[in-house]
Amino acid sequence: MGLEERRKRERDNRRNAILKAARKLFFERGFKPVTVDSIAKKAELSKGSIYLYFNSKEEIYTQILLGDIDKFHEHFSDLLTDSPSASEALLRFAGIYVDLFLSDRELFRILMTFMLHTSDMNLPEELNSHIIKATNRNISIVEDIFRYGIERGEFPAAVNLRLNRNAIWGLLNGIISLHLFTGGESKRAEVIQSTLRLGLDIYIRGLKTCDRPR
Amino acid sequence: MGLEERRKRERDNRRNAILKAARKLFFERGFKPVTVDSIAKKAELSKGSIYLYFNSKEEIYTQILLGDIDKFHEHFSDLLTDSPSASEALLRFAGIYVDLFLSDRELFRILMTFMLHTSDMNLPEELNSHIIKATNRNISIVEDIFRYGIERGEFPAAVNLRLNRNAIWGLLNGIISLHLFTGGESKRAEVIQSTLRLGLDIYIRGLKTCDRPR
DNA sequence: TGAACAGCGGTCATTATATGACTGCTGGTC
DNA sequence: GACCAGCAGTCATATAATGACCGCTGTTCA
Repeated sequence: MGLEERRKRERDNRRNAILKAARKLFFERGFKPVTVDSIAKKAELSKGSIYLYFNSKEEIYTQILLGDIDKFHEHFSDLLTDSPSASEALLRFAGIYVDLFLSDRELFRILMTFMLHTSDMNLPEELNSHIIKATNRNISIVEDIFRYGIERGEFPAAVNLRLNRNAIWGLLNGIISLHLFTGGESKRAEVIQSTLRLGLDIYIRGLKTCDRPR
Repeated sequence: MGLEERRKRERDNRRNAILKAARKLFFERGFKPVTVDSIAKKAELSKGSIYLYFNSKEEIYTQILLGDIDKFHEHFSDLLTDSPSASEALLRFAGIYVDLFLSDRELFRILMTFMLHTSDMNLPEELNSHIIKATNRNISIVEDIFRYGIERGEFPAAVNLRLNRNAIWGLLNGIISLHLFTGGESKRAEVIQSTLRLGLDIYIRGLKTCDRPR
């Protein structure tokens, strides 16, 4: 404890207050409708002060995203060691993935939107690559599952890790997007889950019967 | 919650941090040996900032005192209604008074010192009168006890409230001072308590036999 | 179709707050 | 009584916060 520490602490606190306020607003209303003034008001600061801590509205948004992506990753840390097979791991992964997004409603929309608009919101390169890296870390969980499957002879050795990883990732997000967009609220969770289960079952069955690279 | 509120909150917090730090130091070392720099360091502020919140070292000291005096008063709120007689109330008052000071060692010394040196430490008039008033509120508890005694016929109607109040207050502080100054630590509490009990018993007996104003 | 305007992100001159080197006083030492 | 150490309190400088303002963009309406 000392003078310098106190000042750092207070800077951090203020920064966090901004993130917390912004998070709430972004999750309530999305990106565009949230004004910097409204963030400032909720954080009990002036707009000018916001810009002492962040360079742009996009950067705030992105920082929030980064935190969420990291938190996201934690949910899957024990997945491989806990699952009896790669197929099972994949199904579990999908289950958790969907639950996560259904419990934190806006998160999915936000992450997807970011994927779709990264290049628009010209962020500092540093930050941009950080996000990409964090996202890749999550995507690569799927790759790990496939690798695990190959190692234990569950999937053919010829399976292309990257391609299949991307396919599954796309499958997941595509199905979720579709059902968030269409279908009613009431049975959404079950519908998505069962759709995914079906899709994955088939995909896995297909994979197992591969004999040449794909 | 809003911007103005937040700023007030933060100002209050900082002010309290100073008081808290100063209190600890004053109670550890007394008044003189505590430098403003040491308060600043403990409060994780610069010396200059201290003077943004207080006008002098004395004022800090005094503010702490004010808080303590107020807290002090709370201990006696139910005294009269809980006691079967004025004599008993007086004895209880003395008992609590002594216990309080023995449990919070430096407080007594500090309060006494203040009484002795108020005029030296030229405080803002406002503050000074506030302290006097707070102190009087405590002293007047004794007066209340006497008044109660007269009302229920326990003491003669002719008893002079103010004079006797001051006498008792002096008796209390004098005896405590004496024993803090001389006598050993070990049996101090009992010695003080029994001395006071004796003194008060005699005083009360004397009072009851009065028949002309005194 | 283009003039007027509203609403926003971002800027910056002004204001508020914090800092610590400095000053002058005081009490102690030799 | 000359020196000095140590302190309360000051103030020029540095840091942080503020909100009026600017320019751009998308919308309304004659």
